[in-house]
Amino acid sequence: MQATGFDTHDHRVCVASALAAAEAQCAASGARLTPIRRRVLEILLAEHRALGAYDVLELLRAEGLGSQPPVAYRALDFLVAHGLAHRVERMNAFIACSHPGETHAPAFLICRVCETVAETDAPKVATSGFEVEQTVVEAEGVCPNCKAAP
Amino acid sequence: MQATGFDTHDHRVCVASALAAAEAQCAASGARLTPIRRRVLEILLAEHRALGAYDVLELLRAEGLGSQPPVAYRALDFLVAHGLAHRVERMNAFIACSHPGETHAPAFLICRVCETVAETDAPKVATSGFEVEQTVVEAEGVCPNCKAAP
DNA sequence: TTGTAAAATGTTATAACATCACATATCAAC
DNA sequence: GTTGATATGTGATGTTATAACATTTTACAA
Repeated sequence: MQATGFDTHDHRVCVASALAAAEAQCAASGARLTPIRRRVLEILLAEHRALGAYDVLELLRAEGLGSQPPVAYRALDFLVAHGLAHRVERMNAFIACSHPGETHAPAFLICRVCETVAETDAPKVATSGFEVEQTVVEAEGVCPNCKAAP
Repeated sequence: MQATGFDTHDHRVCVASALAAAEAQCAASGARLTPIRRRVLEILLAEHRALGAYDVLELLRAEGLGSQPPVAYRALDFLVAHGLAHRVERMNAFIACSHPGETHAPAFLICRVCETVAETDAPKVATSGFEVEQTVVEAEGVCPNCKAAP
């Protein structure tokens, strides 16, 4: 799996295919991608950055889709529960999944300069006796683009 | 490095040696391990669990060592800055360092049953082109003890 | 087609986590 | 002792997240 986010790409295609994948996955599993949830996913997909729940809420509010925190948190929780978005613990923020559908233990590369967040695969956390159920792997640093053009 | 926390050990020795190491390190670097900072470190060392800033603050308050959030956050920030404690992002909480002095990219194994947190070594997060400065590696699951005795 | 249960959303309130800003006190070095 | 740097005291506020309960929408069976 290639780290997605730092490369240049056709972002319209990126968003469209992620949305299509999300719709397909929800249809297959019976999960309901309601207008609010879909819109929140679109908001997250718009950038390869992590957005706080209140950032998302502000956008929803501007569009008349909800004005109270639970509206944003419920939608975000739904997306996270269905693997369509991830929470970036380090930032208390959320980002659309770059590889929906695929199994994952995602890892995030967070550029402290441009705030772009790229998703990649988490290395196996070696443990003896400890049964790992979920992993948080996040690296903060400087992305190739920002390193090249400071 | 062995994961510290799940094993049985003489905790008094564990605390005493960590405190001694902290004092030695601060003396060497010129950092000031003031009474509040020292007490906060002791509080964290008391258990192999992560404590929230407000948990720490409550204890400080009971001892007359401070009553406002900044008191706890400042002490915790000092300890983290000097490698004497770590922040567990997943829990918005803090834990004493198990290996002070040694270089680290720590990883944490968080038992969701008993809440014990063990510190171990983070695997290298493989990246091409991304310059990693800091990593957050946290695994949640069930520890050997809780798996054995459910 | 309508009754009903489950799921989703609306809304108020509050909990939990964290920092700002500025005053005061303590410390270290001269 | 004066002074500048570091640490602490304190009130206010900012940010993130959830509890609790009312209402609406949906799916689906009767």
